[in-house]
Amino acid sequence: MRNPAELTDAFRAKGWKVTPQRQLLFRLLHDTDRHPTADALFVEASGQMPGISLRTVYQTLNDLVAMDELHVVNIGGSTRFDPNTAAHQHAVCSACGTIRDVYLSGVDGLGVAEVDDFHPQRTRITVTGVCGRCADLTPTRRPTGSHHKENQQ
Amino acid sequence: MRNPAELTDAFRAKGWKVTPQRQLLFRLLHDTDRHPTADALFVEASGQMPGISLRTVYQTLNDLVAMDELHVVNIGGSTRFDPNTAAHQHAVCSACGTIRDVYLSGVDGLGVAEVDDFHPQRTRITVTGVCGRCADLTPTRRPTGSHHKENQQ
DNA sequence: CGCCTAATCTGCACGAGTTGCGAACTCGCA
DNA sequence: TGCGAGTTCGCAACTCGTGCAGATTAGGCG
Repeated sequence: MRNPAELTDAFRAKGWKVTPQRQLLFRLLHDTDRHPTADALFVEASGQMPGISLRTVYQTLNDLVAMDELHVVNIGGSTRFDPNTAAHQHAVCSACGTIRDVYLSGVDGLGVAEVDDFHPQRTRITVTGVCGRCADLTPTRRPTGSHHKENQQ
Repeated sequence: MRNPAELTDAFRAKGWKVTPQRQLLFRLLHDTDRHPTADALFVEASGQMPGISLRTVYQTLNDLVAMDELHVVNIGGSTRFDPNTAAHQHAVCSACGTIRDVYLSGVDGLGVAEVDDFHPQRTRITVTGVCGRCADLTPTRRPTGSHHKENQQ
């Protein structure tokens, strides 16, 4: 997504107001490389602005998604929001739930345009696996059980 | 997923019982190339077995997922279940919500194994776009508004 | 063939995540 | 500075999925 100043302009250009709540969320989202849930963002925002409503967080996230400044990530559980709108893919750790942005090679080689009777717009690629940290916790065996709770990132 | 007879054996082999409810769901799932939600399956099952519980549908679906006979598909909204366990990808129509199985070329060319400090297990690829039917309904313009409700498949 | 028990089914209540609504508030143009 | 459309907030409501407990049943055994 664009930086807070640009988003401010973009909102005003649409006749939308730029409130302190929105500005805070612009900043929080712009400064992260994670993929927070609405609730995680709400907790973070509450630290800087006690009294902000979870409802407002949802509202603003939905606005940003509608403006295509934010992408949604569905990997089960709550919806996650991705401020990185550049072409990239996701590596999801099945042990700890962390999502990492990755840039795979060979994406252009996919025969997406050749799908019969379909007009592709966007291709999403998610690699599920085990991140280095979780692999270290369970040497030589696949980490079936979740060693730390399913959360984070 | 395997056929109903094979699933029956697999369930018995694990000491699990094969009830009429499960057999019905085995059949419904085996005979579809769609990606039903639990509720859609419940409606379909209710037609043939009035009184079957939605709870039972969820239960059985979860069992099948645990046995890796069924894969879950998260595209927002309710969880969808995919009986096709062969390697394939999904084409999702953003207008009508239909999911179609597709077999893209070039998947092996993705640099999945090269992701730093990560042990990949499975790669999921979803192509979002507009299916032929929806494209026909909105000639020459991209179908922003949903012309028929977001549902199906 | 009927018994017995663990497995299963069902209905309901509950919990998490998300949205609808309306009253109070406020950004920002005039 | 004043006004009004746009926002925020809090709560109720809604959806999806699961926990629970009592009733039911598959299927091994005698």
